[in-house]
Amino acid sequence: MKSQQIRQQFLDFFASKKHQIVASSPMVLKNDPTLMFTNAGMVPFKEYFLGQKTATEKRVADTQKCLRVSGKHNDLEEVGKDTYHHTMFEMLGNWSFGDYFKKEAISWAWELLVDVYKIDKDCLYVTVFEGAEEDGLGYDQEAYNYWKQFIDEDRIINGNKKDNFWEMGAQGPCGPCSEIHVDIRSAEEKAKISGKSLVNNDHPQVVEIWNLVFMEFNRKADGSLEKLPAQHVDTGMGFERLCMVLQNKQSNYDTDVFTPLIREVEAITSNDYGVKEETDIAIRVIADHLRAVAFAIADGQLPSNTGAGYVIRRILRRAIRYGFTFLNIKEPFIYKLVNTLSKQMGEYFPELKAQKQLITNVIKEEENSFLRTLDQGLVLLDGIIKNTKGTEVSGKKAFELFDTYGFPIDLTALILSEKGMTLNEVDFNSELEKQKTRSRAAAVVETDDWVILEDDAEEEFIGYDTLEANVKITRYRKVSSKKEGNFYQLVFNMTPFYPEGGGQVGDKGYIEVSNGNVIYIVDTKKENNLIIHFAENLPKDPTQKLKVVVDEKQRFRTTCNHSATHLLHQALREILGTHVEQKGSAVHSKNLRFDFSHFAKLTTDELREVEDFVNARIDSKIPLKEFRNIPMETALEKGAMALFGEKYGDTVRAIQFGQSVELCGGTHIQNTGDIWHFKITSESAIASGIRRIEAITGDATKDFYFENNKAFFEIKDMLKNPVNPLKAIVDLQEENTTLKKQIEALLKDKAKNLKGDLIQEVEAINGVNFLAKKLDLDQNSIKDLAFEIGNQVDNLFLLAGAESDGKAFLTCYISKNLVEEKKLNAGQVVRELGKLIQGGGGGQPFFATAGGKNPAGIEEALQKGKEYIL
RNA sequence: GGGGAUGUAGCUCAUCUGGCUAGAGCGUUUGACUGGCAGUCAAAAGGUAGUGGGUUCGACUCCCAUCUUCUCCA
Repeated sequence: MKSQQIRQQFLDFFASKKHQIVASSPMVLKNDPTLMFTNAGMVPFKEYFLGQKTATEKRVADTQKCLRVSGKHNDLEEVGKDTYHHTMFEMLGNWSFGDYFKKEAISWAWELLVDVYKIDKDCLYVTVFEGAEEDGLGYDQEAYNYWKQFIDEDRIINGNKKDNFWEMGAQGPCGPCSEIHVDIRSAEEKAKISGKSLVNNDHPQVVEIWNLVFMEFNRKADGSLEKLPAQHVDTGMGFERLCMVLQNKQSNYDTDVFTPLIREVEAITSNDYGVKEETDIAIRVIADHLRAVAFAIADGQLPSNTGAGYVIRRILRRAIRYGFTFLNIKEPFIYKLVNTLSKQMGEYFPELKAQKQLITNVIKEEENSFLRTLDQGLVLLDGIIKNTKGTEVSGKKAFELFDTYGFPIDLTALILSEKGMTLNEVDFNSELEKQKTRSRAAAVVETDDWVILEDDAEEEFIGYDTLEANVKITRYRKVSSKKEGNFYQLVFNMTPFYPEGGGQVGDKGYIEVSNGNVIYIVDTKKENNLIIHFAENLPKDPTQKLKVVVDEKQRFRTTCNHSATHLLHQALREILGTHVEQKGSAVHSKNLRFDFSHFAKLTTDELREVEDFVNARIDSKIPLKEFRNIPMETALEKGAMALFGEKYGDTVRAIQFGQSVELCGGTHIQNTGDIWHFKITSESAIASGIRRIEAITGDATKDFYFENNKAFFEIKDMLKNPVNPLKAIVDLQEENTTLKKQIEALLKDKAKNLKGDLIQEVEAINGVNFLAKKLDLDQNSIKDLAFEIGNQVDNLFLLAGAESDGKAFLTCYISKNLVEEKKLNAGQVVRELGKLIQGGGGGQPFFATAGGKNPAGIEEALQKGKEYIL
């Protein structure tokens, strides 16, 4: 059975059990500070389990794209070495939000595996929670009883808290779970060792395929458990493993999820899979990582040097590294696999198809840049090897190569071992540890427990309609960070403050306390569906009613910029074409930034056209049409662009200005006329195929034009108000260059004369051509002159004095042969004579300068100069 | 967010602890050899050393600020 069918059968099966089938949520998370990527099927539904939101559908099933790069069994550096771990994987899941529980979850799981997928039940084992005394939890007899209706009792295994009690984190919803394991070893091996003893023992062919979590408790901050008001089911089945089982393979990588990619790698790189262990690992790494990176890019996460982008970059670079070293490919090739991936998975994940070109470009660009880094590193490593005495390269050097130049440490180790050298790994690791400690120390934020004043499940956002409100604090906590000191995070029962999101910055403002004092709110952010206000202080009495006020001016400017961003988006699609898609957006009060997919630099004409387009819509004073809490389908009917990034259960808000319809949670002006004016300030590239436009609106454009205009009139004024200022400047420039040339010629002439005069004055003393004179020239000219004369007169000893700004300067030039023959040293001369002008100096033996603050001493110094050759 | 590095001629890079009027290769231009091209030889042009301050007799070099790019960590 093909993997596509396996996925479809799962979804069909649960649809037949009255489940709503929903699309996968994005793998990249945007509004969760605690998590960068969806790392389990339950992540998109977190809010329902936390009780922050009520589910509209009680039964749901889906396949969720997930990414794991760290964790017990998922260290990035381990992926590819075995045959069953991945960075990106699909997790099939069925969910009950306060609906069915253990009985249905267990019997449906069995029905699907045995009756639909036809897995031999003699291959299956299940585990049941054995209980935990410290939590006062007993054996999960209920689950056991349901299982024994289907499976031999000796195939039911007890599991401890670590394996069979699932928790979301240190706090929050949790509950016992029951896992289904499958033994796919050959009959012979099964005869030798019983599968039962291999369950949960990291055996590649005795693996867990499905985990059924029965969520019924809430872990409180003090560690105690309380019963949840409703019971939920959360299941997760690894899709790749399921395919391995159903396709009778011994490795996930031998299923048709991966084989098309592996065949393609073989073809491109002329390496065969299944011949040599290290080649196989490299091919697995590439096939796995390509999926992770491609899906991340499709979700809008480009490789970068911070945060989630950095994780993606690291994954991609690891793949490049393996190709470079073990497949011996020294040029970009991974990008070529995108086509295959998109063909294979684009059917179910249309974002892959839609973004294919972009993914290809971005990967290719990233490959190129990393290959450059590798080249540079190879040269540097060569240098290090040459400068190393003995055979051990210091860990510090290797760390520098890694830390500063991005050269992978395993490559360093490999190259060294090829040359019979070793690497001091202990030192390297200690350097790495130091750097980690440093980074952590800088990022340290101490967060106290929430102090809950009032239980209020949903904090209402009222900021679309008002900028002021009387509110109560429902919970608060103290946070201290090294950089910003102490501050408080407050949650209100309702708030007019817009939390950072959708590219728009969070609101600032203040809290009015009873005695007329104010407490400033410096930022507003969203965390797990809570709107959190960052305040400098806590009101004396946090339980009283408070008046909170949003900074109106800043909000208005931000709002103008946000609405203008929509118009800009429309303009770009209209003028450049529909390949333009938003790739990022930042809306501040000062300006706006919009990143979008487009293949070429915008011409000045295009930029002008875009500006005009937006301004035309501002001029036509289009009123805002706002649709709150409408189902996605309705929004799409209105013409909103379908975005990959919405998840199940979301009702959306649509913002319409004429033809521009967007799904958006941001704040918007009532009428485009309010924006007043729109002006692009820069256009640039941020990645292959991605351009960025920065622009300003409203007041900012007034300032912009005012400043420019002012500068222009100042320039015109300086030029005596010419009719054609541009021509005046060109003329001026031309005049300037001819004058420069003339001056240069004159100076040369003058210098020649001066030089001639001075040469006349040179006296021969003891076979040395001596000259000591005070000159009315600047230091640079004296230097030039000295060298010029030195070129013409042999055996020259020249001492020059000069005065400027009340300071005295001495310059000494001595022909090189004199330096050697007579053991003269200009530096020494200048240092000694420098005392006469109350200063010091130095230089090289044949040319030196000194400076001091006593011009009166110049004459004496010049006199004394002669003594050196007498 | 924290650390490290980086910015010098059109390009790739030198210039050691401050001092050889900032150099090389490639490229460009000109000339010579050749019937022409390729090629060889010769010569020339080309630099506010990212920017702005500071220290110093003297700063590409040291200090401070700021920007660019790269990179590791969180």
